Amino acid sequence: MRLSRYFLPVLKENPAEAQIVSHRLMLRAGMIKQQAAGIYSWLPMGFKVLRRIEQIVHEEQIRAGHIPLLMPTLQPADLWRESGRYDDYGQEMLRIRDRHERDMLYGPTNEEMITDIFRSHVNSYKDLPLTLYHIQWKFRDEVRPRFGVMRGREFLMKDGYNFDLTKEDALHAYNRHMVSYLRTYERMGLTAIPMRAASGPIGGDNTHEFLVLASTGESEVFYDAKVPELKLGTREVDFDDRAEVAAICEEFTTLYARTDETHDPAAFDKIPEERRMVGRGIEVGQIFYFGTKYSEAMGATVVTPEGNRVPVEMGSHGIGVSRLVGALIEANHDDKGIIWPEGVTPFHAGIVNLKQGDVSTDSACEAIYKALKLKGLDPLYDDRDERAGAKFATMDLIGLPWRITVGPRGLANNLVELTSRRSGESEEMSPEAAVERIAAIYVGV
RNA sequence: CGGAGCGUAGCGCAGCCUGGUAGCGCACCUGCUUCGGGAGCAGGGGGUCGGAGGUUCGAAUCCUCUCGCUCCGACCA
Repeated sequence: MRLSRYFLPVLKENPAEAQIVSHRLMLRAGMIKQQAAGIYSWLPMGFKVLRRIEQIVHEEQIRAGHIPLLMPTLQPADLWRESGRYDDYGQEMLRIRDRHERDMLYGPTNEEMITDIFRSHVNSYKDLPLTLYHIQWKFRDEVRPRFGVMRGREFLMKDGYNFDLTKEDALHAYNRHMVSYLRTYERMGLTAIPMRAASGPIGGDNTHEFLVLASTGESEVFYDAKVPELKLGTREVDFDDRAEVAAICEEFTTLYARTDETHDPAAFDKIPEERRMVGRGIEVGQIFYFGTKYSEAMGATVVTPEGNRVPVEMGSHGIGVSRLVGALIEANHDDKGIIWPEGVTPFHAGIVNLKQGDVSTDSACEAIYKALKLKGLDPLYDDRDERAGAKFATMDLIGLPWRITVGPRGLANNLVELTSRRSGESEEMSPEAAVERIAAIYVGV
């Protein structure tokens, strides 16, 4: 993309309403525009990041054997009356009446609807196990939306639902989700720690939250210093292998890691003192096993091999997709702006033309731009007629991980500069070498 | 929902207390100069001061109501 033709309304000054760094930087980098309390438009660059995150979530869900579909944002109230949650959910549920005076609601989650889909089409144990998920906008009418997209009222969430014959099968689904989530967050460059959680209105006793460590997090967290060092890495996982999947879960949940809701000081004190960490975290996902809570209430049953009809065992699992954009920035920024991890960056590299209009720098930039595109990469070429300082400031603000700086001085010796946004370190090399280097960085990302 | 605060140009703000023709910086447009870390000079455009009502000769300013937003607390992906 050529910046002169893009829509990137960056702000030089800090918007007054933004208190935390991710919100401030998202507004300054032209990623979002607030439309009402807790409701945002996603401007082109914000939208790109959102889509990248969404894509990673999809890929990892599909890798784990889960099946995507799409349910609507608006739901009929009757489904929720069946489960009993129409009355339980309270003011957080946005209720709407249509022209025929039918009660509707903007879905805060989809347990009822997915259960309805399931019961309409599945009758036999032979169709199990089944895990369906979607990535869809949700609305929860928070009393006090804040922190930008991290706690909006409208938010994009991946929510998945597993249907199994036995509790044992359902717990395998639970474990599968835990492992797939670990990989999902790692691919985004995040360290998200699974922590035993309290269950809340979704119900169920088996539940973990995934927390990204950040000083601005809403939850207080207590953990063993060894926990953030755990990495799934690139190991191949057979998601059908129960023992293997369970072993990974054990690896990641044995060491102490709890939120304030489930904190157990006695257990915490057993950790060697130098490893006892107290901090704050941002919740970016949660998994639940809740058994037959919804299937019983809504008649989602299957016939067993023995010919009995039993309610299916279920669980649900969520990843806050739009929240992750904020969480990523909270975890990756400095005083100049955002620092995107390669896995989610809106553009793979930025090209800064220091002397727009100069024949040699213009054509060198064009050549680099085209070469990167030929490599299948998505560069952002700052071809505006701006001074160097302004271009650098914009690049630093929007946080592309790699920058190629092209100026007449270096070009005289066939050199451009490749700069890492994270380390700030620069290296001079030929334009061709810079392209090759960037292409190599993104192999496998 | 309890407490606090803010709405004046696209953004950041002053003006309000003590009523008298709406201002500054950034951004935007034009020209000249500049050109490796948010340039300089000159000129220019843009605001029914969130909305409604009231007091007054006169309201951004005082009063009443209302809408919106933010922050702190109790609740949540």
